[in-house]
Amino acid sequence: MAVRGDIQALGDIDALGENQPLGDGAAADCNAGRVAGAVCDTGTLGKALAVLEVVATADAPLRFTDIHALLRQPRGTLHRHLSHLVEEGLLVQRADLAYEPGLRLLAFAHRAWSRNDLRRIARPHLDRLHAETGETVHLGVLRKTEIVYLDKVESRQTVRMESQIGRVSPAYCTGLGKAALSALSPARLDASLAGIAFHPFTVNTHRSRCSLVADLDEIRKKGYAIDAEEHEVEIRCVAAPVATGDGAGGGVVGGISVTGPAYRVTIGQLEAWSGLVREVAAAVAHDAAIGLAPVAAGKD
Amino acid sequence: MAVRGDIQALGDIDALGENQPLGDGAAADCNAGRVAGAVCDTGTLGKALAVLEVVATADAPLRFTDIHALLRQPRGTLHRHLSHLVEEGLLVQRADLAYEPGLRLLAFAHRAWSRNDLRRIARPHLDRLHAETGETVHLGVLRKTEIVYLDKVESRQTVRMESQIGRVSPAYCTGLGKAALSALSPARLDASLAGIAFHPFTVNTHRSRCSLVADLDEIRKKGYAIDAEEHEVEIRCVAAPVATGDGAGGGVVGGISVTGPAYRVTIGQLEAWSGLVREVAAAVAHDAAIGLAPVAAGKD
DNA sequence: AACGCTTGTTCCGAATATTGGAACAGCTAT
DNA sequence: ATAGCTGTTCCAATATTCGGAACAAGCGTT
Repeated sequence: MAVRGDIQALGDIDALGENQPLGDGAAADCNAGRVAGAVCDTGTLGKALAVLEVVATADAPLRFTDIHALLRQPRGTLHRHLSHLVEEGLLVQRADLAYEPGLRLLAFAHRAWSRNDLRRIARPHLDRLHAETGETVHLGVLRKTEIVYLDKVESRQTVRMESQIGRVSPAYCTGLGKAALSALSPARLDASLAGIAFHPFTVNTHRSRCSLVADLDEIRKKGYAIDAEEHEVEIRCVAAPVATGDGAGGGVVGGISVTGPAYRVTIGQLEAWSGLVREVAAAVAHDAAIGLAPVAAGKD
Repeated sequence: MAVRGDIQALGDIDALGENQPLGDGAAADCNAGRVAGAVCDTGTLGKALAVLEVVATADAPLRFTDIHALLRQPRGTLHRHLSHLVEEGLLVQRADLAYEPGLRLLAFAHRAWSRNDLRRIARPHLDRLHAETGETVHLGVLRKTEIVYLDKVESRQTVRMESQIGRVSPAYCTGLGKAALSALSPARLDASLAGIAFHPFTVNTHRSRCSLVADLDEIRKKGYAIDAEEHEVEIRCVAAPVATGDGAGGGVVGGISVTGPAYRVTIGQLEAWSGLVREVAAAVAHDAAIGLAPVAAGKD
């Protein structure tokens, strides 16, 4: 059961909107713009979360006027949203009236993180991978067009929720992200690709859908992805995908990576590790498959 | 009751509902019940968050019926709320239809945590405190009746390296919590005490508002709090409060603690550390006062 | 197989919360 | 004092939510 990325055949996926066949006729619409408008219609909740997102994404506490300028909501409405968010503890209003993220977000995340199955299952494998490579090991999960870091084993013993866990990075320019994308079914991949805005972080960053898709094809063939300073200069990594459930349907798709500074970790070294990384990723996927609810998804 | 803790400056505190004088005439209404109903009126957002809270608090993925039984919302309404939460990424619906916390919560928390001023300021002090005591050091912040752990420096990687960051514990039976409570203004303390449900975690846990208030009075006098296995058996700690802004009004109130196993850390040892803990807490508060926006809160 | 029972989803009129413009306070700098 | 800015409150029009009830599917029993 649950073979993997080749089952898009069954059900199949009309739920993902228009699923144009990709891979062959793809050369034409290389940088077909992102779907911009109307993220989703979640009523009042969505509007309130948009406010929360703005405040959380900013890198300094925002005052009312700042938020107003960014969201262009009417003042009365915005004010009510902010009040509600503050009252719920998702935001905090400081004495100088500026808003910043509230502590309740931490509490939510702690519970989300501490009993995340994939993370729990992967932990020992990450330790092993770290022991054998000596470099930093990451576990990440794909969410739309981004990779969310779920866990990390670092060279030193800094195990805390240190800067990484919960951090999000673009999928198209990170090893983890590309590995995860390569494991998606065509339909899901297409949906994800449609949302990408290619931003040139370094000289090596993919600049178009075309080059990314070509890279993904190769990654799919080889079974591992290499990030050659595509997101940050002087940082390289090798990653392999981890897919739970059937890769096509509702399963979680992520990856495992080994990261290091360019001066110490050559491309050759990464390739030497690729087999190991693939093995570990496969082991995690295996444990997840047996250790978890059998979901019994496809049955139509 | 739209207004809440943001009026420290003006009038003064009649906004906090009935503010009975506490500390002296308190002997009468010892276990005056908690204010139960009507947590707050945040409209649709509040109802949706109630759903999120239930799912996040549960220790296993919940199915529709489970949630329905816990919340007693009409099925149609609940279904819409769940759909919206899933669409927003705050919840994830697994293949077996059960709901679990979504990854977006992690992303929010990361941003809330990584640029939290108090945490950034306190970090070096925590390291120092850990270096001098050799035991686990915590930084926590009070939120209503609970302590939220903001940071931690641990002895070594013990088994439960489960990062406690983001975890919440009751304030009335932890060192950090009691220290923080002791630093509250009478009005805020009263509001917080009203929300406490005394649960006997151990034989030493405070069982009534009376004994807690008495303890808090002494803590206020001494400047530090001791948790003598009141929350978990075999765990003791000493803590000192950290209050930013003016402790009375809108400032954040938290604490710093040193924790250890009872077999290794005696009450006497904790008392020996109390001066140090107080110093470090004061240093953090000082740094927070100078290093931060001058807020210009206190004006009464 | 047919039956009852449970679970999850969809529908739609009625009730209610949200909307957003405009007026109102408080503060600062001119 | 005046003008301008910020943040807050008010209220009728409106769009959303509410929640009961009907609708599908799935599961176990007789």
